[in-house]
This record gives sequence, C-alpha cells and structure tokens, in this order.
Amino acid sequence: MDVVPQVPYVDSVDTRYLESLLGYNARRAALSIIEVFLQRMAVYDLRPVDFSVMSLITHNPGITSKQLSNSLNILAPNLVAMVNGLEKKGMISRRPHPHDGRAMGLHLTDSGIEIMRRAEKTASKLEIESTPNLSTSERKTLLRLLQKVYFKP
Amino acid sequence: MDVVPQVPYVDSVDTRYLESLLGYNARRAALSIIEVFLQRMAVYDLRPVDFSVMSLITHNPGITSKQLSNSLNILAPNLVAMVNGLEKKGMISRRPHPHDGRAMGLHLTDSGIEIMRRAEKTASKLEIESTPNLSTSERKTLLRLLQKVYFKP
DNA sequence: TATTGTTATACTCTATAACTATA
DNA sequence: TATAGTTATAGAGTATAACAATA
Repeated sequence: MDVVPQVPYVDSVDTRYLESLLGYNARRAALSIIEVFLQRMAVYDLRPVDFSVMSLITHNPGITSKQLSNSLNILAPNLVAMVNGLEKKGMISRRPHPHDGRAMGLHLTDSGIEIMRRAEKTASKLEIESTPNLSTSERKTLLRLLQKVYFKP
Repeated sequence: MDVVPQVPYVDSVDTRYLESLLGYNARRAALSIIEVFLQRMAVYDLRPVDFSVMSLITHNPGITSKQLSNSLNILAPNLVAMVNGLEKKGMISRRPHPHDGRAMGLHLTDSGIEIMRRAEKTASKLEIESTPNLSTSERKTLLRLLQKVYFKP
C-alpha cells in the first residue's frame, strides 16, 4: 500500500492544469516574445509601446493622440509623457491639425523616419528569432488565431 | 493627379503593420482573455496571479515559495505579500517543510479547497467564453502553438 | 454640451539590494 | 559558501478626476 506522508512536500512541480488554460499560455507566450523584442529594440531606445506609437505615426502621418489612444488601448493621460519623450528625442514633431483646432497631428522627423526604417526591419526579423520552434506555416496560423481571439465583431 | 495636402491628417487609422507582428497580437489576445478572467474570478476575489498560485498549491500540496517563484516567473519578494494575503483570507496555511528547515510548505485549507473547486470549474468554462470566435479544434491548435512559443528546450 | 489634450495623482506590477536563518 | 524567505524600496505601468481650449 502507498503511504501518504503526514506533511507532503513537492519534488517536481506539476504545472499541467495551468498549461491547459489559454489565458495562462497566451500571457507566457506574449512575455516570451516581448523579452526578445526588448533586447533587439534596445539599440533604438524603443520600448514595445514606443515602437507601436512610432509605427502608427509612420503609417498614419498626422495621427492624433486621441487616435493613438483608441487604436492601442492606451489612456490619453498616459500618452502625454510618451509623446513628449519621442518629441524630445527628435523622432517626431507636432503640427496643428488642419481641421480641428483642439488636436495636434503627429509626424515623423527625418531622424524618426530613418530610425523606424531600421526598427521595422529589426521587428520583422524578430518574428522568426522569437519563435524558432515554429514553422512558417505555424507562425501564420498562430497570427490568424490570435487575431480571432481579440478582434471584436 | 493626386494632391498631397500640405499638412496630412488621418481619417481611419491603418493598423495593418502592427497586426502583422506576433508580439503585438499575442499581447492583445492575452489581455483580451485576461479581461474576461478578471470579471469571472472577481466573485472569488482572485486575480489571475492569485489563481495561478492557488492552482499550483492545489495540484502540488506542500509546494514552497521558491518553487512557485520558479514555476510562475514571479520574483520571491513579490510573492511574500501575495502568500500572506491568501493566508490571511484563510485559503492556505503554511507548515514547516519536512526536509528543509529554511522552507515553508504551502497547503490549501478546507475553505481554500472549496473555493478552488469552484474557481477551476469557472476557469474551464471561461476557455470558451473568452474565445467565442474559435472552434474547439482552433482552440486546441492555439494552445499547442502558444506552448511551442514559450517552452524552452 | 461634448471632445482633445493636459496636469495631478494613486494604485498596481515588477525589480534590486540587503538581511536572517538554515543548508 | 549557497539558498529560502523576508524587508525595504524604487521604478514601470495603468487608472481616475478635473481643468483649459476648442468643437
């Protein structure tokens, strides 16, 4: 007969239940990719959130803080210091919005354009480096399924 | 000929580039699932991290803080308040580790067992509720691919 | 009256250094 | 000498309320 010890202890941790949960795995996977992102983007002095903001300005010249706030799920007050920082580093400039006197349009400077040209190249290479265990087809499937999770109808 | 405005502005934001990046999508998907998790687990007064800790204690009676720290990637100092809180709420108890005088083994109380029985049932139902756009087979594929991303060899 | 951008502020999360007691 | 648990503390990240200027 098996003997149950009076006070049990653990030799090797059983994580199988947590590993059956999507939320747990999604968070672990996201952190794992972001870890590589942080390392590779450090040369540009860009955190993931800075890269997201800069990338949206790159592909949407004249975008406003309000539009960034909506697109990236970042609260407006938390964007202020971020945008100020990017402006102070000479990567973006603010110009009055042509049709709305309350808003400011955000634009890349020449320096910002050059940095983002290289940073987006790094980000694309990073796709493979951060998921070396995935095949090209698995990577494509994963992207599609992740979008199905958070895209709201 | 097309006319480029002197100061461009944005009507609808183009997010296609960001949506081509795994890290961006993984983070958005994780946050989307965790949002549902927060709502459903509020009745048990458990945050995601509390649930993870409680679940590991459930399936590993006598687990130590050090083992929790390693398994969940939580730094030891940040576990102290967490474990104290769970003990104060009467969900877990600490007992001396049978083979290591420095360590304390963590165990569920009767109340903790009952709460986790219900909480894990809620967590399992939540799999489907938080990803209504996925089929059963897609959910299974997503889980497998997420694990392939963060499982280190 | 509603919205954009802003200030001030608070709360949570994460990280580091240093101590104690045991191994 | 190294490790488990702890304290204190600092820095990010995220959240709310309230205001000025403009719509």
